[in-house]
Amino acid sequence: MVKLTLKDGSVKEVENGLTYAEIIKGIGMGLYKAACCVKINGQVKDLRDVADTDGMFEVCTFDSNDGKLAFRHTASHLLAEAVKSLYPEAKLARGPATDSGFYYDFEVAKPFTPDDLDKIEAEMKRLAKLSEDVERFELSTEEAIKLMEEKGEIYKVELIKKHDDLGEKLTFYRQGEFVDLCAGPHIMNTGVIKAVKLTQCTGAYWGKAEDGKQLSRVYGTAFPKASELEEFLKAQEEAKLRDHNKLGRELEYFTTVDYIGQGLPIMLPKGARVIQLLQRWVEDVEQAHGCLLTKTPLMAKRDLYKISGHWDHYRDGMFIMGDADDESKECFALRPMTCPFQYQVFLNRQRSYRDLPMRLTETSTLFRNEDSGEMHGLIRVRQFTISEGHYILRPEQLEEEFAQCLELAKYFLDKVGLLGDCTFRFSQWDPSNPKNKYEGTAEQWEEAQATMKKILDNLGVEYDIGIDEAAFYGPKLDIQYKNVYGKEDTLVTIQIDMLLAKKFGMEYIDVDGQKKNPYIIHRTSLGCFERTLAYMIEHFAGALPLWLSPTQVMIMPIADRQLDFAYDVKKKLEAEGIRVEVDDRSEKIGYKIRSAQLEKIPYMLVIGDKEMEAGTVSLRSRKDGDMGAMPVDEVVAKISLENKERV
RNA sequence: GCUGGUGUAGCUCAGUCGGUAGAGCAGCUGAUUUGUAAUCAGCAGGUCGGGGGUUCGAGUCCGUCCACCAGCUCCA
Repeated sequence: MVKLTLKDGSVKEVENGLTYAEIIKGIGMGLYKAACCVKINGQVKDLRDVADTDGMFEVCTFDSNDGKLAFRHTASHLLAEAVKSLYPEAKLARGPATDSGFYYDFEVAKPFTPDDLDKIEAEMKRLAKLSEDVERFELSTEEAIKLMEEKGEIYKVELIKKHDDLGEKLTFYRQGEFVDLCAGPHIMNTGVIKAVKLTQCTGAYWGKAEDGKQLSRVYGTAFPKASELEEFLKAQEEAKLRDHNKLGRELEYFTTVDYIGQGLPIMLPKGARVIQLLQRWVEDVEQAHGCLLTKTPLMAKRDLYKISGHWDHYRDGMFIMGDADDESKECFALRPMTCPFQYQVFLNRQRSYRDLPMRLTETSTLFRNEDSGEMHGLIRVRQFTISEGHYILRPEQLEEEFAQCLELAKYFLDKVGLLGDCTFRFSQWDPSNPKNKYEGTAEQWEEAQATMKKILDNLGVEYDIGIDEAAFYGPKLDIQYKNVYGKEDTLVTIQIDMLLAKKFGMEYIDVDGQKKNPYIIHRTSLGCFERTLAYMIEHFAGALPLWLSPTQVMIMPIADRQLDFAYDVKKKLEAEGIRVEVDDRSEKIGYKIRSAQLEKIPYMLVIGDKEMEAGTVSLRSRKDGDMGAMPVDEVVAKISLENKERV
């Protein structure tokens, strides 16, 4: 007998040899129909698996994360089945479930277009109506290869060999005529896939390498109910309304110009103002934390980058002025990072342990020659400005200084409202990186990574591990953020570097009189201002917090006779450092309010005869609407306080 | 860089079969002096992304370059 502990704490004893599907059927047909997979002691199992271990038993329906994945994984098979039905010559590559749906990669003579998607989607719906059972079977490596070779599925043959090398079992799932190599889990029948939508078709490389063959990828999503699909699509549409690339242009934070070039946005007065506010704030807080501000050149001769290693590791990413290969002439390059420049501050004279930690920071403009397809609004650009710091340390100072960098980054991210949606990634090297990306020895890497792991664990940081995401000189803690499309980028990074100091001949005289190489922390505090602004626009749907709003208050007289009073109020607010304007157009008050609301101005002060006589203003917030009349001084004090507290 | 899509007034879009460019909003001018999300009238606004080709004639068809969007790859 197998003992399964159900969610309510009761224990169900079942006979040996029963599958989870059969057990769930015994509990109830309703649950069976909804079941997508199960979990035993937290481990996901296929419904077709035989129950063979005691433990916590959980049936995952579509409502659970694992259930969604299984359901949508089957939907991806349904997609592949539909494609094979319409395009028999298409070759199957891979097709997993994702956070919000699924995709499948195909090799086809002509990449799919949106028109094809409609046809494929219709075919999926037709196939789903057949309510085909999804069956599982296992094959030996030879049988598996034979089966897939017969079908001409060259990518599957490649995958089979890979799984075989790893000693993994080769399972297949079949629905109707369609057979696919797959580890599962899958739902039992395709008939429940009632609401499916193919959302886009794009290219995707086979084997995750740019030099690999490019396949045609079809993205889609699926739900058990049409209403859920509609809700999802509606939510997607709403998320797009927050897209900084659209909103940021509409609200006139930035624009781009064809003949200036890709990845080179123009910050309009509103955007420039926000970045100025962020920059001043960050510099002040950093200096209060013992940082020393530096200002170093935006370019240098190639010689500098040769010492740092950037010339070898990063040359394609740099804007080079002059002939890179002509050693007989001077050649400059715009800087892609600040490290080798800031090190010169340390190198300016002989240093002792008393100089350490030396916390150097700079509001640093960087240039990176990204490939043309990489640019995206303000999130990925070719010129950007970053709050970049290099902390030069004795080894024993590493842990404490790292912790302070993390605290500082979290403080900044929290104040700009983004911390709650951040995730942490411990980015490690990959010794097998084919491009020989990493400097240093395996021992040095193991030491740096072990040190960082210890620090992160001591600090209780919850992180994911990113293999092959490290910098070429050391491991990183990356603070990640997702845009409205779910695409993730790094907002802040804190890196441990035990290698570069030696390359630059950076030494300090230690207590014992010996010369030693310091450790270096490379870190950003608020990250790149352009990117941070982009995420803030998305997070706040354009309505930035009061303290960062380009215009904080709009004063609106109802008639011209209140204009003088309005300008008096303006002066009072300006005296408190508030950014305030008067809407003196001869328009109706409703019109003025509408335009201020659309501009997302935090506070509107309405002034009519009543207010003028009483020495009050009617306060309106963009969020809560009319808040009633209040004495002028009270309103000024309220807004001023809120501004100072940065809320 | 690769795959697919898009590009008409500041914005959102219409423009049929290839026949000579249109609306709403925004802007400007005037009137209006208005009480919490759009007052009325008038005016102006365009090398149809750029430069080629086909054609008697191109916003429309064909190549090419540029930019923008999503994805891949790369990355802060």
